[in-house]
Order: sequence, then C-alpha cells, then structure tokens
Amino acid sequence: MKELAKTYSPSEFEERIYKNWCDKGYFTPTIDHSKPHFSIVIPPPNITGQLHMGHALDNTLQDILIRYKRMSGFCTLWLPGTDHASIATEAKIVEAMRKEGITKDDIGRDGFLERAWAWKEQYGGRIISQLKKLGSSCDWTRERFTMDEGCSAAVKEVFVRLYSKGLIYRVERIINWCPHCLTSISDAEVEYEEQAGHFWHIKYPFKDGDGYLEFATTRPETMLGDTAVAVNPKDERYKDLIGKTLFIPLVNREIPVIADEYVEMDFGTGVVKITPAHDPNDFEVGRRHNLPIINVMTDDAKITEDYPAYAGMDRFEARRAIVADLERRGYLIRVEDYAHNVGTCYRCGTTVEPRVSMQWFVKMEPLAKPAIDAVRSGEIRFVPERFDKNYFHWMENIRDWCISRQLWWGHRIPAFYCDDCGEVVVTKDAEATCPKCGKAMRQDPDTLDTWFSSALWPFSTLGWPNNTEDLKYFYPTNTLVTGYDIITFWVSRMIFSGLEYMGEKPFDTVLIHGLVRDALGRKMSKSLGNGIDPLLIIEKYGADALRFALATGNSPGNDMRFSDEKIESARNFVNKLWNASRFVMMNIDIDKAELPEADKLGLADKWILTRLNSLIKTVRTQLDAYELGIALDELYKFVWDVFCSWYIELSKPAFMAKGTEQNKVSQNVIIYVLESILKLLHPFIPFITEEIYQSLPHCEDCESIMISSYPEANDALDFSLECEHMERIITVIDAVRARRSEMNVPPSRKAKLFIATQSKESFDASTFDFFKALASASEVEVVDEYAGDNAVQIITHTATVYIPMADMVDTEKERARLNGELTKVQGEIDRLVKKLSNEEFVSKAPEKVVALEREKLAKYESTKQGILDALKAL
RNA sequence: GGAAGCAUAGCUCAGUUGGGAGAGCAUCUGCCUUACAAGCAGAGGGUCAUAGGUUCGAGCCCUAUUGUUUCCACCA
Repeated sequence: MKELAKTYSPSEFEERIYKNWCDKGYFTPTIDHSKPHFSIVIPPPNITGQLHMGHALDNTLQDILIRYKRMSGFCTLWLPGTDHASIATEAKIVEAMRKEGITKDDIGRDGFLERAWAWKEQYGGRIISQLKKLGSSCDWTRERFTMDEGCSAAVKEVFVRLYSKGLIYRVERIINWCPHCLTSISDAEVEYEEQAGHFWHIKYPFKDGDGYLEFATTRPETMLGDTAVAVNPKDERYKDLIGKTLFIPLVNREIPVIADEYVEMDFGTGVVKITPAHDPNDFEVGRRHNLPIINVMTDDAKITEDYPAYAGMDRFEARRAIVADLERRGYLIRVEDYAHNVGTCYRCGTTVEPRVSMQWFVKMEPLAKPAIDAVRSGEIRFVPERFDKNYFHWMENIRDWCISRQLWWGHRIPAFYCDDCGEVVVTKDAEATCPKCGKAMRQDPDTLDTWFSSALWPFSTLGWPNNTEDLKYFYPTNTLVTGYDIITFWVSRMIFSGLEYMGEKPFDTVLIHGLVRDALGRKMSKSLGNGIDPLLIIEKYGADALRFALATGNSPGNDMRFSDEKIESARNFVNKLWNASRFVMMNIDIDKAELPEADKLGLADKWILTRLNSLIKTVRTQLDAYELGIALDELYKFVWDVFCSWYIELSKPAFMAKGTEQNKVSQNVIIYVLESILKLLHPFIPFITEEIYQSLPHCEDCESIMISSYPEANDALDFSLECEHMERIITVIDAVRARRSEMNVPPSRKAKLFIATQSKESFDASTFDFFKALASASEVEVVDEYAGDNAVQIITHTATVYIPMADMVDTEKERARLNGELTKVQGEIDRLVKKLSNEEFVSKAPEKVVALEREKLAKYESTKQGILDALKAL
C-alpha cells in the first residue's frame, strides 16, 4: 500500500499524473462503435496550460462534464481544438515561452516579433494571432504578413460555396478606420466614449435668390465632402425648399436639398448636411438618393490635395481652420457646447474615422432562418434557457455580416482581381488567371474575420470538406460550453454554419457560463491589467483548487468574482479530503475491501451508507441538469460535515479496537465510502482523487480512476430506520455540545449522561460509545425518569438529557432559561396550530406539505412536554 | 435609444416546477480531542432593493419604481 505524504502538496503529483494520462492516451479521440455514440466539443483538457481565466473556466467546465460522462459510459470523444485560435494555441505558447525562458512581460519588446515568427514555423500560424492578443502594447502593424497557409481547405470551400449561391457579395460600405493604426477595425473593436464637443450652427446660402438654410454639425470639416442637405419630407417648415439648390461656402460646390425620413424634425434645426463618404448614416442616405461620394481625407486622416486651402492638415486642425474661415465670411451663426459619443480605437484610443471601402459581406437572412428554427423547435437547447432570448434577439435583427478584415493574420480571402479588366474570380486555387484576358490575377489582400473560420470549428476540425471517418462518427457533437459574451460571435455562427454546410446541427446543448471578474467585479482585461494568471494560481494552490473554485458557488450563466479567499477555501477543502484519506490509510490493515453483509453493519455504517446513497442520487441528478455548482456543494457538505465531522468521529471507537469484528467492518465500510467519494469528486478535482485512489489497498493495480465507473445508488444500502435512529443520536449530541459550550465547560471535563426517552430503541447500549467519543460522556444510562441530583438539562424532541453537574446549575437561572425556551416553542406551536386549523390550507395545500407541518407540530409538542417536565423537576 | 440579467447576513454568493432563509469568508467564545490550526466544538448576524398584485401560503410568479451590469444600435 502506498502512503500519503503528511502534507498535501499538489505540485508533487499533479504534473506526474497529467503526464501519465497523456501517455495512456486518454485525451486522444478514438472511434469505438461498441459504445453509445456521444461526443462533446472540447479542446484538449490540459489543465496546466491556460493563459486566460476565461479559457480556464471554459475548459474546466467542459472537462468536468467530459469526465462525468465518460465515467458514466457515454463519452467517446474530445475534439482537439486546432482551429479555434484562442484555445489550442495557448498551450503551445506556454510551452514555447517556458522552453525559451521568457515571460508574458517580454511580449511586445524589441526583437520579440522575430522570435515569435520563428515559433510560427514550429507551431503554426495561429500562434501569431494569439501573441498579438496577449501583447497589446506591441506595434504589430509595422510589418505586414499574409498567411496563405492559414487559408484552410474548409474556409475556401465555404467561401466558394456561399459565393456561388449568391450569399457572399462585395460592396462599398462605411467601415471604421483607425488613422493611427492604418487599419479598419470591427464594430466590436470600437469603444465609444462621451466627449465634450461643439455644435456649430452654419448656414449654406441658396444658389438662386436670397436666404440660406441653417443646420448644426459636430464635424464642420466634413463639409468639404457634402453632397446634399436633407430635411424630413413631412416637415412643414421646409416643404417648399425641397429640390432647391444650395451653395457650399469655401468649396464652391452646388448641392441639392433632399427629403429623407432619416432626418428627425425635432432634433436641432431639422436640417442635416449629408456627407456620404464620412458618416455611415449619410452614406445610406446618399445611396437612396444617388448622391456622389466625395472622400476628403487621406489614410491618415489629413485633408486631400483636392482642397488646397486645407490640404495636408490633420482633420482637427482643418476643423479649426474651416470654422475660422466660416466665421470670417459670416457663415457661422453660433457655437453651442455639446457632449456626444465618439468612437475610438480600442487599441490606440484614436478617434475612428468612418471611411468608404470595398468589403465582403455574407447575406444573413437565408442562413439565420433555419438557425432560429433549430433553437425554437428545441433541437438545440441553451442552458440556462433564458439565453435563447439573447440568441433570438440577435438572429431576428441580424444584419449582413462583414467578413473582410484589413489585418495581416488570419485566412486570406480567396478572391482574385484582374487589374486590367476588373474581372473578379473566387476560387479554391492558390492562384488565378483572368478568364477574360488571361493575365495573372491579384489576390485580395484582406483577411477573413476570425469568426468566419471559427464558425466551421465543429466540422472543419474533423476533416471537412473531406468526408472522413471522424466526421461521420463524431458529428453532430453534443455539448458546447462557453460564456454568454460570445453567443452572438461564435455560437450563433456555428449553428447556422453547421445547418448550412452539414445539413445538421453542430451540437444539441449549449451550456452558458458567466464571466470571471476580478475581486472588485470588473471584467478581466489586458488594458486594466487586472487579469489573474491561472498558472500562478496553480503554482500556489494547485490545479485542483483552481478547478474547484471555478466550479463552486455559482450558477450557470451568472458572473463570478475571483478572489484569493475563494481559492483558499477550495484548497482547504482539497486538503481536508487529503487528511481524511490519510486517516483512513492509517487505520487500514486489510488488503482487499468488500462491503460486509447488512446484518454485520453497525448503526453508523448503515447511516453513512444511506446518506451516501442519497448523495449519489442528488449528484447525478444535478450533473445531468448541468448544475455543477449544486452538485459540488452537495459533495462539499457530505465530505466535510457528514463524512469527516461525523462518520470518522463515530467510527473512531471501532478503529481503536484493533482485531475486533467491528473494526474489520468499519475498515471495509470506510474504504467503500471513501472510494465512492473519490469517484464522485473526480470530475471536479481529478488529480488528488487519482492520487488517493491509487493508494487505496485494492486499487494499486487499477489503471486510473478516470476510467472507473461513476457511482450508482444501490437500493440494498438504504437503511431508513437505522438512519432515523442515528439522526436522533446526532441531534442529542449536538444539543449536549451546544449546552456545554454555552456554559463554558471544557471537553476535558467528562460527566455521566442520563438519557430520559420514550424512544429507547434509538439509544441502546451499542450507541453509548458515540456519546463518550463526541459528547464528553464518562458513562451513559438510559432511564424512564431522572431522579438524581440537580442536573443540567438538555431537551430535544426525542429525549431529555440530564448531566449531573450540580455546581453548574443555578436553579433560578435554569428556570428562566427553560421558560424562555418554552415561550419560543409555544410560539412555534401557536403558529403551526393556526396554520393547520386554517381550512383553506388543509384543503388546498398538497398532502405532503400538510403532513410535514403536522410532523413539525408533533416534534414541538414533544419538546414542550420535555420542558414542562424539566420545570416541574426543578 | 432597443433588449436582457442582477439586487438575499459585514463581504462573495447559493437557494432547481411557490411550503424550513442557507454556505464560504469575516466577527465573537472555547479547544494542542493522536487525519487535519489550511483544524475542532459552539455563537451572533438578514423586513430576501422599494411599492403594489396573484395565492391558503411569495426570496421564488405578475406589474411598476429605483440602483446596477451586459449585449445591440448610436443620430447630424
């Protein structure tokens, strides 16, 4: 038998066990047609390689479910996460960084990029995008790369299919452009902040005749690109002006007054200048009215050469100059302070400039409809259910998806242009020649949105578009675990992609969890620097403690705060289990454990087995319902409060009595219970349970707890009668302890216990040891009525205990105390009597509830009688 | 502006078809009781955000209000 070290130190076994599991191939997917088909979308459960707490949470919850399912005999697959960049590459980065002895702080420093680029050869292209996410301070734009090798077959296949079905199109749209980073950024990457600005009231004169039209703008510099002024068609004030021509000062351009619903009559003057090239709304208006689009700025947001007076000026500089010119020429009416939201680049903080650009889009409506139906019909289920509202809201109001990105990492768009004739070819080939003029074509320099390839993850990782064995066997998968913040980004896209390309849903259940926030409740982010490194936590407390902390005390979909206290309490629990196991090992001298016949079991044995049975039922039910937190809470309470605090203590007398029959029985029972506990806990704290499991006497040759079977409730081990007796005894011991503690009697002062009870069957001589061990009893005697000296009295509903410690008894105080208790009990009785005499309650409430209330009343009545007797005896 | 979530003990949070208000941490008291001081035995502490409603019965269901968080859209 292997001995457990005196102190629990996870670093000594976690790595070793993890390596062992890897060596045995437990994480390698295997096709096994002899087992029920069941698969789960999951990255390799490498608990030790997480750079982000969010991914640690994803992986932990997935791993818990996987282990549970596997032990229950259902699971056949873990999917290696090779395609979704953020997950699979992390382990590689950690590995590379460890090997080269560099830390996260080095990311972004001089020479780092070159080094990272060398890793790319070794670990694949996606590592770069991960590094880019980690090192936000690094100027990644100084070198541009493209990644043709990253344009996987699946991505090309999808792009070409959608294009030929007319579901992908290319069009000019307004995008967010960062003039500092010189790249477009997605809507999600724009951060809006409220800035103090101004409303400049300006007038444009009419071409013919007198007069002018007044409007207000926050961006006067864009007037250089104005191609119209708009009013609402229903606006009586301006009805007659529609169709007239205005004249833009400073620019000498003639523009029309147009009517468009977009203009709100109540806002400002009810007149809006239209700059299609520099405002998304104006762009839409411009399209409706066929207005020319005039770009007035260069890539770095300086005024173009077309406007010599302002050419080369930065947009803000130009704003000042233009306002000054307008004022001097009398076109500025007034200036008003105005606070408004300004979009800024999440990385550098520069104000975003809207910009017209050619972009690729996916037509969403035809794809969204089946995806909505799949969730609506229950084919795909969100857990908790409330998140389907979130999903529907997004899907039903979906806009076309802009999939082109001006970034150097990612999959390159498989579209080719002919510079001569403008021909566009979309192809899976690496090169293309123009079908019209036969010249070599130029590939689109843009890359695809990272979610475009992520959306294909459930099947592209299985070899699609080839019809592989893996694909046939594992698709569709079963459960996806992810945070609510990416339902829209990823989950929804996996759903419509699966339905569109595979003709079948990618998974049937989506388990949604909340976000891990810092101790102050803030979202963990790189810019705030409040992220917590899971690796440091693991180093300090162990991977088991981290997993436990991530899985406990929260319910699906709710955010959790991460604090040291939480980890510490998780570590303490793991430590408790370690020590309890040490106790068991120290008291065992048998080689093989086998559960004894029922008639040989002691009272405490039958009690713990019964409790274990109901625990198993609860845990399985909760895990099946994805209530990991509740399942773990039940396990926590059982291990600490039931197994450690009571069963081990109750069994100590038997363990002291070496060589006896009861000793043997206790050994067998305690091993059975401990082994069950280990298996029940294994999904949550895999390493320590494996370590202890391998130390059990009959498990030395066992391969791993990981492939053992999950405990099942056994009806033959339900002893409700004995359980009832044991609960009575526990109630009495509790009451005695509480009373002694109240009176400050130290445990070392032993005293005889007289138990006066109607329920003698619960307190036979075999139970006296329990009182001696746990209630500081020197002797125990069961009596009909206590007739001794002054005694401390402890009253429960089944028994009254007398402790003859005359010196501790002050008759007057005792009378007052008992009267106080009587009042309390009487209060409860009154409340219950009132409730039970309410006819409506008795007739309308379920029988079970009424019976429960009657039972409660009986208990209080019994306690009341005990108190009255005690008062009489004083 | 549109949508959704949350509000329970000093702190962090559970509370699963409506029937006992709970845990961990913190606080207080007493313990070196041979698995465990990362521990053991006790104790105190809550008008379940506010106001109504449904019900025999509401932390839980409905309505409104306040505070807070998130997602979406961002208006010259």
